[in-house]
Amino acid sequence: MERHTITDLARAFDVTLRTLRFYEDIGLLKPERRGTMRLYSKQDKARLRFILRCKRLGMPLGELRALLELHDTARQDPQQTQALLEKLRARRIALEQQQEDIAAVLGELRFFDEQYRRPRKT
Amino acid sequence: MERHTITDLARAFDVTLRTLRFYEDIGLLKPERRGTMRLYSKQDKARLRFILRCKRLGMPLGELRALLELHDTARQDPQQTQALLEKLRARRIALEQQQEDIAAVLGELRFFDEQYRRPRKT
DNA sequence: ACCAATATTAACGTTTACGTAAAAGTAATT
DNA sequence: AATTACTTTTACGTAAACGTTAATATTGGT
Repeated sequence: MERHTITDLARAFDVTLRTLRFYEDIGLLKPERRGTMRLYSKQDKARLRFILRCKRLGMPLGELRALLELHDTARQDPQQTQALLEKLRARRIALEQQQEDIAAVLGELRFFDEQYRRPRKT
Repeated sequence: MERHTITDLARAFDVTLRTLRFYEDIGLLKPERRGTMRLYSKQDKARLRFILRCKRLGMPLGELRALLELHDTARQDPQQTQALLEKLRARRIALEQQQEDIAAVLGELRFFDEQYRRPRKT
């Protein structure tokens, strides 16, 4: 049962202390406390990994919070579960759009690249 | 040779007028002028499409501007060309990272989904 | 017991990417 | 020609996601 200090976690994920505390402020993380010190569990780590991935994909932290909160409490309420499922579907669609975007942009970059690697005599 | 007004373009790409003017302010777009009015060419359209894709992928507009500017002027200077190629490589790596992220997040979402669609009797 | 290293909260500052009037000129329509 | 619809610039406002002191505990090691 490992527990990490805030600096450990920050280093591991290459974020600042401020970021971790901020994420806690907005309800994304809820580490234990030993006295006043934060202690991050393995689950907290996994959660942070997920958060950072979503963030890299441009997902607003507010929406992410809603999603995680829903996930945390959905069992108690079938209506909430329904809401969660809809959110998941929306996210999926956005992600598929992003896959398209990536493919398209990669295509264009390749085009640029070719254009400059061997300059045309047009 | 189609030329579009700002409202046309805004509707076509589902952005606001403010956005298009803002993009011009920061040097992403440079539409022609007929008098004081902006007229967007087919190239401007393609450029905007590219811009919006990159934006959806979380690319900062400043970086995007640098990339496009480099692309616009690289022919004149082999050093600039080199710089462009490096930017492209960096972008590519970021995009590959995003592909990984998407795969991972989609995986997690699927996990959530299954978890809630048919609740376990654990 | 002491001291450096690390922890805490609180609060104001900053950047990005626009939103939102306001005031005024121009174009299109009747 | 008059009205409506669209356009322009200027400028202040805002939400998100932290950065950056500052002022104070707490801890871990000697």
